[in-house]
Amino acid sequence: MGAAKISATDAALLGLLTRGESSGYDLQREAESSGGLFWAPAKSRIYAVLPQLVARGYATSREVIQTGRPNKQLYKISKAGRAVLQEWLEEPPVFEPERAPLLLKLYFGDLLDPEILIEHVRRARSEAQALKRSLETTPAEARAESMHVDLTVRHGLEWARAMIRWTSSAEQELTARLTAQV
Amino acid sequence: MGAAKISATDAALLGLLTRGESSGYDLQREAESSGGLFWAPAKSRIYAVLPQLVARGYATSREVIQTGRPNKQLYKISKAGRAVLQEWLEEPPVFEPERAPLLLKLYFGDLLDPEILIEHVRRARSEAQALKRSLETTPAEARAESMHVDLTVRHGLEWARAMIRWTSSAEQELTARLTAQV
DNA sequence: ACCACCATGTAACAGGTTACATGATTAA
DNA sequence: TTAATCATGTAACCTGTTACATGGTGGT
Repeated sequence: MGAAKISATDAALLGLLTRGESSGYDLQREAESSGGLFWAPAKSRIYAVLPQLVARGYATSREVIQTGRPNKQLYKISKAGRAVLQEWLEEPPVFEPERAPLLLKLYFGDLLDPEILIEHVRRARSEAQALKRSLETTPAEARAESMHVDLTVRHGLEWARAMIRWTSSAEQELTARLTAQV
Repeated sequence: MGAAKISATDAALLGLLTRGESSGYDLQREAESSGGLFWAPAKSRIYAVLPQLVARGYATSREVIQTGRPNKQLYKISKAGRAVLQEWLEEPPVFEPERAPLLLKLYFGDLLDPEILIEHVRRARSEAQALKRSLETTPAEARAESMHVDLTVRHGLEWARAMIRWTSSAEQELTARLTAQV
């Protein structure tokens, strides 16, 4: 007992299901609405996983017949589902440093036209700034409501700020070298 | 022309191959030695990808017969390989915010014993600190040698610092709420 | 006697993506 | 009339992991 393993996606779905019966459609919207901040699977994946959860006994489903719109499957977490989710939550999370394509491009920067590299870095900065802005302007209510949500938002902010700092200094250095060489 | 696509792993291998003919074994060691900082595939993946690169015309291979140790395949990047790598490097990298399991566990924090959650956060901080230390103490020569390597190292540092800041404040808040409720 | 290094690979599995297919209802 | 919302799924593909298999050489 206790050896049952679930994936992060399984856990995310089960986690959302603790808040009530939902359809795959609902779950996908919830995932997106959180800005896909820490979880964002393709919808086909959601529709693939849900029946698996049922097959493994972690959820039950019932069909709701609707008129005027497509029928839907509603999923409900089971006791076994809660138990296995609990186990997953208690497992120490794996820590690993970022592995972004930008870093790879930078690492092989000697092979690349410096101006293009600078473009890449600039773009990353502007995207980080956009993320920061969107996190800053999002619902103060939602953040006040739950400390946990607030902490995840602040993680995003901290990360965005770090990216902004780093991209700024990287851009400076790259342009400095560029103009020095001309 | 120009529509050929390669993956990040393909690009990483081709990138290393621009530095000279290497075996899969060599390439794996190089990947590991960079601390797996921005790229770290399983060795089975490397051995799977290399023949694919040859099949697609991006590299050539020759067998080196050795006595006293296993024979090896040496791979060499081709002109087509250089071209396709170039294209990949020039493509603007996809930007996406971190998607770490820790965030998911935090987000569903209401379902979890607060003390376990604090343990998770603490562990993340100590791992970030370890990363920071290892980046700070690693080769000053290697960093001086290449600005690009230096920039990737500094990215790691910036990221580690952000994680440390965030985990520290998260831990404080979580413990504060914990003691307040007792 | 044992372990690390050299060197390549196979097999089984897990987890994920994009594109395609369907089709009624409702708001702009 | 055009697009978004509701709602589910299949097919083809890609990327990646862990565990297993083999076997000589050289150092402690």
